[in-house]
Amino acid sequence: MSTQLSSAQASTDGLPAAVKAWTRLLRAHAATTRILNARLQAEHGLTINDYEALQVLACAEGGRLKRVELARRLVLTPSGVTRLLEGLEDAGLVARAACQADRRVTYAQVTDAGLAKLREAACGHEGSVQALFEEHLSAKEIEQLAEVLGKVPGGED
Amino acid sequence: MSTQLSSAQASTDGLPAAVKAWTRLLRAHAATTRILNARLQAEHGLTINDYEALQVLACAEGGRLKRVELARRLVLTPSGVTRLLEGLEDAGLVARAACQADRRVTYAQVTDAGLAKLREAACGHEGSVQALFEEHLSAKEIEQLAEVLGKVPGGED
DNA sequence: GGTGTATTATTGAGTGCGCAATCAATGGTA
DNA sequence: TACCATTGATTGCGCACTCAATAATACACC
Repeated sequence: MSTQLSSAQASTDGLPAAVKAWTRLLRAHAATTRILNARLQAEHGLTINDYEALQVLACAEGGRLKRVELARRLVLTPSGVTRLLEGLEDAGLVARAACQADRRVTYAQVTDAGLAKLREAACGHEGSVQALFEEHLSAKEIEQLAEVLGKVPGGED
Repeated sequence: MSTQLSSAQASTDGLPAAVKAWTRLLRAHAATTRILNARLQAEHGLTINDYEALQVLACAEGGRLKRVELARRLVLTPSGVTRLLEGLEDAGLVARAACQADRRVTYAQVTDAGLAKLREAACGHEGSVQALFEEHLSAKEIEQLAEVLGKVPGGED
């Protein structure tokens, strides 16, 4: 095999644009989460998903959400949410709240400590995000990225 | 919503564009990987990273790469690559090859079976990817997405 | 030619999450 | 009222990955 160009050579070029977009999405996600997670973890002891959960809850009516709904918004499975909230509950950042109307559901409720933690972390974290993106992209490109990604599965909310 | 707007309300609106792009990248990645991984797993018994590793190796000179280089391209840690290749080696899709010039390195070498597996999976998988993206985005948007993501960390290769 | 530093790869321990199974509660149907 | 399908949440199990530590080799330097 000289250089593989014959048979199974999946030459990076001939690929459909969608496939190129897809692999770049994969790589970009891996690279950016690694960077941002490390910073967030080091500075505030939160994972990205911890932060995202607090953020989503803080934005919700009354600072609380059914666990199923939180799963949908974070694009996690219900069991993933249970595990994620375990940590946040142990840390006192989120609390359980019952629902009288439907006793199957338990709300996830941000606590005051959770809101405080979020406020504490938000500025630095958003700054990191902004710096990371603006280091590589123009303002227009960032807008484009946000808009296009909003149309893809997971972005509709 | 007359609620929560006071203190820690992180209103989705006022957020910098970069932050919106970032959260959408997170959600889009979660949603698309879940969908595509399930399909790839069911139809060919490969994870996304299995597939990506085979693909990257198949494109490389001689169908092989230093493990460190593979890690860089897949945006994994070296230990992640060791574990990933364990599975592929057990399945006979990748083999180890020594390097005379530097006895620290062991190449990861796609086998014929690996190339066959890749060929077998490629069409269906790329079709899935294409269908998924084209279902939500125009050709132009897909191009934009690929181009912009190429400038972000992890996409430079 | 021996010493110190950098690089490659692996291993042990631990984490985060998905899948499938399970339990509890709800609501419709007869 | 009894039944059953549906929905919300959790649990056991397993996988894929990271981090930190380790071993082996390479190379520069005097």
